[in-house]
Amino acid sequence: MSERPRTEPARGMRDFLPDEVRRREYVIGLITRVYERYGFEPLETPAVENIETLLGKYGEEGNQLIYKILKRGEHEASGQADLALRYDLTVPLARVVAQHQSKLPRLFKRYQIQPVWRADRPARGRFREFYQCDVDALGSTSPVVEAELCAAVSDALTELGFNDFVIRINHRQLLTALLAWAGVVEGQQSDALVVLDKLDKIGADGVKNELAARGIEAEASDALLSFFTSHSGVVLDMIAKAIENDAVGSAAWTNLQDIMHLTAGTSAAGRLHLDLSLARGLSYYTGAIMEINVPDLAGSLGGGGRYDNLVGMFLGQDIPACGFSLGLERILVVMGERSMFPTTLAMTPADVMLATFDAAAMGDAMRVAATLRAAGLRVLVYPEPDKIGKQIKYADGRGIPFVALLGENEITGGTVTVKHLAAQTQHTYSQSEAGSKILEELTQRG
RNA sequence: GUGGGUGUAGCUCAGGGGUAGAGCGCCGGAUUGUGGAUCCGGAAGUCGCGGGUUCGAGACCCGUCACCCACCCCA
Repeated sequence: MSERPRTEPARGMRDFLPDEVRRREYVIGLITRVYERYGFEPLETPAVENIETLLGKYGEEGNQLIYKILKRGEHEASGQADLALRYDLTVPLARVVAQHQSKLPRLFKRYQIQPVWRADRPARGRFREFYQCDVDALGSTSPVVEAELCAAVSDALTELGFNDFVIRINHRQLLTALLAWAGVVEGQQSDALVVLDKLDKIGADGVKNELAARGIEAEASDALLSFFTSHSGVVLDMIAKAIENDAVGSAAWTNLQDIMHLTAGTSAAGRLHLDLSLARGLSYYTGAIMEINVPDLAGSLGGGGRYDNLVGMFLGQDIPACGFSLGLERILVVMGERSMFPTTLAMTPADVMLATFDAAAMGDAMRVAATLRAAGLRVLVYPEPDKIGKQIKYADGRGIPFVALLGENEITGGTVTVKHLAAQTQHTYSQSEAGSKILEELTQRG
């Protein structure tokens, strides 16, 4: 009794059956067209990177979630890793820009839609292998870059049918300035941000307790909470006051306002909301940070931000950069739950199925199929001379709208009998005109 | 990493110590050049895996693995 191997894909990985691939390709195609409309160019990078390329770019937690590949051959036993699966598309981009600087334009706008891998625990909408749809622009510090990125992802989501997404925006340097003003010392600032990020979950008292637990003085935490629990107008005045003597903080605040103003005439207008509690986990961000949310998903649909010195880690010279990443799997989860896929999405393998009554007709079936394919139809030749009822049942079950019958009469007469399953009609055409007749009926059905 | 739930036929699930079940799907027939309906028949499961209790375990106990949900974190 030999044990058969398990057939489930590895944990956190998925097989995509035809209907699901079609849905994925629909979303990817739409996002690609939107990105290209903004002048972004395609890029692809290897699944595997040298491990030093990735280590230290994502922060403490990121390092642990990187899939590492053990050294091969004689070094296998050492347990050492020299390669790793890419963790995101941003760090490989920074490496590519450093490596191919001379071949790339001074202002480089690229998009990249490829899988990334994280050794994370799977959950709803979270997998170990998942696609990201990244857009990034390098070579400019202008807030136009951020504004265009927000507009591009807004266009994409809007065209996919989302009408309730929000882009939360904040700024790393503004956060730093506010934390400094509140009296949080430098070593505790990232701790404080992690806690503040939970404000909506554990409440102001919860935040206060956790801040205290991490050794942050009560005075500082009170000052901080005053920002995060106040509303609109009051908060703006408080920010202005807090950063009036902080040049970097002031610049960050101006930058955010510029971004908001620049998006006014785009689909991102009204989507952008300042959220001082937004921190984002990746350590390479240096400026504006963004995250997209919809009400019915705990996580985010995407996120991004400015990272002006990541390329410098590879090149030795900084190149400013800013990017956005849409999470394909999250988008698909929500679209599936809300039934947002267009009904016109082809969910059938073919337009016509050729059915024959005996094996001797297969040669003729192949020839007629070639004619129909040349006319632009998707054609499936049923390969067995099964009973005709069984063949039609198969076509019907697969949603194939037409069955072309090729029997003795048809072969003798050079014709083919085309049955329209849904309409329950059938006509006999000459083999040469059948293609255009079927196309006609197909488009009529709309 | 924390808490809860579920693993039985290809799929959805019932059975809570005494012969392994239903619906759907699949195969064959009623109906050998025409599908969806109906009827008849059929194939199909070491009941997630390992141990224990018992005369006897799908069921009870212990362990383990997988998946789902909610946290944490993220896309």
